Amino acid sequence: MMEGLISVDRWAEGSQAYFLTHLHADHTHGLSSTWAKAPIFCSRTTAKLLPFKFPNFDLSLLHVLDLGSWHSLSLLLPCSASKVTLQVMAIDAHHCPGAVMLLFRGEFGCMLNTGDFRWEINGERAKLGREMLLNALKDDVVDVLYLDNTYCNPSYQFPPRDVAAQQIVDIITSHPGHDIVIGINTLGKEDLLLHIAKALNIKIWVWPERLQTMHLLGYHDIFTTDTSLTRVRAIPRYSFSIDTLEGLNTMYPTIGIIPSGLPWVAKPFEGDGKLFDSLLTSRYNRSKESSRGGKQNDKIHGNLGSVKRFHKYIYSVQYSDHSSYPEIEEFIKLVQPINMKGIVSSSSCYVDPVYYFGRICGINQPSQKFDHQHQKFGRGYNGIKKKKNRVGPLGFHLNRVTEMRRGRRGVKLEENECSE
DNA sequence: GCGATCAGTT
DNA sequence: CACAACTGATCGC
Repeated sequence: MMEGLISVDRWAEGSQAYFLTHLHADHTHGLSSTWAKAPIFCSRTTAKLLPFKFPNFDLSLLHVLDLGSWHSLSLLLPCSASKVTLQVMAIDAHHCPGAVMLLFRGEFGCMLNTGDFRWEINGERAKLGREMLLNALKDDVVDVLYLDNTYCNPSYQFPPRDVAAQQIVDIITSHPGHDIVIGINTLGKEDLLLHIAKALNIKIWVWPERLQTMHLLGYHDIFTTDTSLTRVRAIPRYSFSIDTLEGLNTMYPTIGIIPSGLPWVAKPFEGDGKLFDSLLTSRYNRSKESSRGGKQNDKIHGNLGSVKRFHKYIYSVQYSDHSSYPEIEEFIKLVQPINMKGIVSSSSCYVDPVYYFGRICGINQPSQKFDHQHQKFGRGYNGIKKKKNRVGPLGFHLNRVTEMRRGRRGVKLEENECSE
């Protein structure tokens, strides 16, 4: 971020202070248990979770930034060896537990790095977030905004998370005789699971490592590793597939729900609509439809615009932990940066936020929408594909399931009957 | 054995 | 069709 001084979510040699916005894997490449380069600054929650991801981490190098307060640190200018003071504030990014935005100020000016963030516009939490940010910025002008540009394209639109969460609750209630599996990652979507647990007054199954994470986060009563206690299970995103759901359905009727910012992750399912119809008659959708004064003729793009059924057993709901396009726009209007850069560059085409939002803050538009940095990947793996022995702790309904056929890509499903 | 990087999955 | 986040293989040390 500043040559020879600080790095945010980058772990190469050469900085004097490193900052970790959150613990997702795509922000920790290069970070490991043997880290010894320099101090790392992160939120209290991230600091609490970090040793679980990186056992034996040298905690003397880990420094907590309390949300909403300025922390000063002294660094040496690489060229002149003179001391320079830097101030940093961590602000809740509402992305996953522990995720923060980082606001820096010093002689170099003022920079804001959003990390990954969701900037919701409506609701009490949004209002608090807005106040917090404005309070932090005060009269400072943000010279450079480093922006989570994941969904920085007008086509990316989705509802607030509480609406998406309720859609998921309605899918569950409209399938009273089914088990439910929800695909989640190692961190994130806790609020969604809490919403479900509270709305339905049930516990939620998670795999054992995830239960440890839940306990570290302070959730002690809602989650369980005992499948007999609930019909709703959160399973690893990576174990969630059409094959998995079809396999589960050979044993017990099971519906899969995939929360994602993208409207769908596979070809939409063209079925007879039986399950979908039952969803449409659920409480939330009925009230929505009547409030609009008529029945939607297009079920896919109507009130349930973000609920996609792309397989007879699977629903995709647009529950996103990244900001939508209109939310990014709102955020930029608030911050009014002098300049900005996208921090997401792993995608095949990098979207320059200045292209869409430059005029909002008086930055000249770049002539090109995309900055192509395609990397061509070889496709020449000719070896015999081994059947993968993937451990998929799916929390089976049945007591003894050791292996199921999964076609070409084998998935081993192991029994996981742990008690709390 | 560890970590970085690449390839591939959902 | 897309992404973020992840797992697993491979390679160099």
